[in-house]
Amino acid sequence: MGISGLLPLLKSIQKPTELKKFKGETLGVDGYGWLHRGAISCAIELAEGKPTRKYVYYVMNRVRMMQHFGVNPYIVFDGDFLPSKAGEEASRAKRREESKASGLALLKAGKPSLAHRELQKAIDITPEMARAVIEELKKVDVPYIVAPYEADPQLVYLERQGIINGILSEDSDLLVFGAKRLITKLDQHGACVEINRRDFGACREITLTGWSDEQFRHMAILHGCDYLGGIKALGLKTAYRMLRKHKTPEKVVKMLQFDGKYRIPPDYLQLFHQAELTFLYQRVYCPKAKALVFFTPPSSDIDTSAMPFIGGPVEPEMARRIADGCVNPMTKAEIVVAVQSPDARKRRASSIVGPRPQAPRLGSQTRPAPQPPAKPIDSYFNGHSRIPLGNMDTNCFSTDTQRTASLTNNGQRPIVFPLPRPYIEDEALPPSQLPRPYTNQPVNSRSQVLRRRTEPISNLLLNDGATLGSTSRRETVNIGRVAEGQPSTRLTATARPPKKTRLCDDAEAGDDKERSKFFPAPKKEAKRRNSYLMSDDSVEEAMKELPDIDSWHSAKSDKGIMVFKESSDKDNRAISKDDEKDMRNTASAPITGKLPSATPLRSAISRFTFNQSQQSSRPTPASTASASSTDSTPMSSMTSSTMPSTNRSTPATPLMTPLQRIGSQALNRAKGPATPSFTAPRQVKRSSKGRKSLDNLPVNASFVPLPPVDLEEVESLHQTGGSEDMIIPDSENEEADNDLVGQENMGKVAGRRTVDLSRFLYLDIFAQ
DNA sequence: CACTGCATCAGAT
DNA sequence: TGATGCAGTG
Repeated sequence: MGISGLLPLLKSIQKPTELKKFKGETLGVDGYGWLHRGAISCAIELAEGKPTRKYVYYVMNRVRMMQHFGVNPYIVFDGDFLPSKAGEEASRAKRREESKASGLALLKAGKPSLAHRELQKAIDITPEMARAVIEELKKVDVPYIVAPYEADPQLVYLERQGIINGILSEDSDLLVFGAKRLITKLDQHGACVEINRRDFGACREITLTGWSDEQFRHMAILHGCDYLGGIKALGLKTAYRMLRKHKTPEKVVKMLQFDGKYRIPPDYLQLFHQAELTFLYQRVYCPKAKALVFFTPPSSDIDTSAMPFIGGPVEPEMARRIADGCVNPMTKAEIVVAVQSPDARKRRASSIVGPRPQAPRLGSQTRPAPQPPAKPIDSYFNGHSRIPLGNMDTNCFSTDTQRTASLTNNGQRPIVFPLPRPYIEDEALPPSQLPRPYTNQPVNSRSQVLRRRTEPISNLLLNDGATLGSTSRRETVNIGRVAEGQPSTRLTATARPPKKTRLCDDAEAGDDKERSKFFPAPKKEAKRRNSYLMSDDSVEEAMKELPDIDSWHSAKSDKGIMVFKESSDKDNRAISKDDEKDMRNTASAPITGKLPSATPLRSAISRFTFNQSQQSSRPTPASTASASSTDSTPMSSMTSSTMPSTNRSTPATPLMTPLQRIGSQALNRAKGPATPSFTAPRQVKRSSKGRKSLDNLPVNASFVPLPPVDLEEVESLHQTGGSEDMIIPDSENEEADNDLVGQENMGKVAGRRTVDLSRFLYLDIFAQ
């Protein structure tokens, strides 16, 4: 399922958020995921063939939850198996049978716990089960589609068509299909994680700057995906590196075969192409055309008829009936709803909405009809300690008491941990205006940080970005939340940070009538507002309104910005060719190959650091940048260390695109000393405009002048295909081109409007 | 040294 | 399921 290891690889661009952030939007939902989860709760009943509808209630509960937050669900169910997957599906079915047998045996043996565990693996989501859910969806007028084949491309198709605004799924395949906005890890409280395709350039685990969807797809296939097994000992990073180096899958495969280190089937390349074609051209249902269409419109030179593996065509009439859920997408047979009057069944095709004489009966030939409860579905929520979402405490979703309390230190601390998104910045507040220290973690507690070289984002969050220097090679200047004069506070705090971060407290959401008990102090409300990211705040909107460089500066000058400067020895560190090989240093390329000249890091850094004296004066990165820039990485850090540093001005580097800059930052940081020294944050005036949940946060100077990153830029970058980290001799030219493109964009973009940057706290995600 | 892959464990569902 | 630890490998 999905691309194992892909999400961890994209950890740095996963943005913790809350469902209510998508209020008013329509999110496509992978129905299988929910069905499967619901089925787990009744795995035993399903295995025994007993009537059950628990899984329906589970799905409907999630639907209600989305609606509770004002989000419109659009459920998409899987259809028929793709020929590409037929083999695997057969083996899966076999495993399910085995699990079922052993599970039932355990059950008889009087080991229900073990049996349930085993039977979970035997769960098979059938069209009839989906149909049962569909019947409920119709009642509440929730749109849905049964995909002709896979739900993943169907969801992405809907997203491309603008029918949905994002995709809620746990399947990382969505990203390979090209999903623009993936929301995952939704929990029962509405917390979730957002992954935006446009953020890929900010990924620090690997440098995806300039990578096209095609390259990303190649990487996924090479690593191993649903349509093609992986190569032993070839993981995502290796696939990435190989593609980086050799560009095309053909060359990569050739090199792999030449290498001899990997076992490559003789027909691997052909299978690779088939897998890619499956990703591209399998069929989906177009609700507008009411017919099947290719997921990607094939160009004239594409002969889809020669691709049996993408699944065969389906007549529009049949496709529509499949999409409606009337017909089994596999057998093409009418799905019989048990105990349903023929009258009712006919109506369902034509009228999706409307009262039903009685609850539709579940079941079909394949599965015994479950005993349908005569009571309304709500009754199930009321029962066993379940409460209808609509009746639940308004705070229940937004604020997990324990989690939030610990996370926020009982409301004493802001909870937003946005990832670096250079293009969304706006303003920041001076540290002095911070209501309270951002983190509870002792500044110097590095024990846990040192444990692992690769710092999980969660740890970063826990440490509130205080992970600088967690590794010997790491030298990070983090944007710190530590305000001047407040270091002690930070040190003394003891609360242990939660694993998941929350966007904000509900009290501010506006839709809550009551203030969360965890954020009781009305008095502090105003202050808190400044330091919180409102769930209502739309990052996307902010992104759309990317500030141009000029506006940035002006805004910045007015507002307080606290920047940590790193006084490091990393300056002395020359960038070496070795970096190319270092995967962790994702952005060495720009420095070595792209930039006209590599200046010492220190000088480069200095330009990115705000000088205290310059607080009020606006730094003009754009203007200064053009002339010099080699970029390297300016970094401000969130480190907890509050050592005052020399203040420097922070001009931005204009020559690099934001994405490139990020990459280079990562590089620098990786080279940092184990114990970097930091300069003290400085504060600037704070502006009054906009919401500044994070105004108080120091801003990473390097992010300041960034132009908006958008598809346009991505596209332009794609053309060159340059990568920053592994420099390949023959690719340098291309990369240079990229830089130029980036500059152009920056210039063009400048002049728009300012965005409230303060709402986003930047983590030192590059620490690794 | 970095990557892969496996085993284990804790937390969440 | 994700995080973590460990071992094998080149």
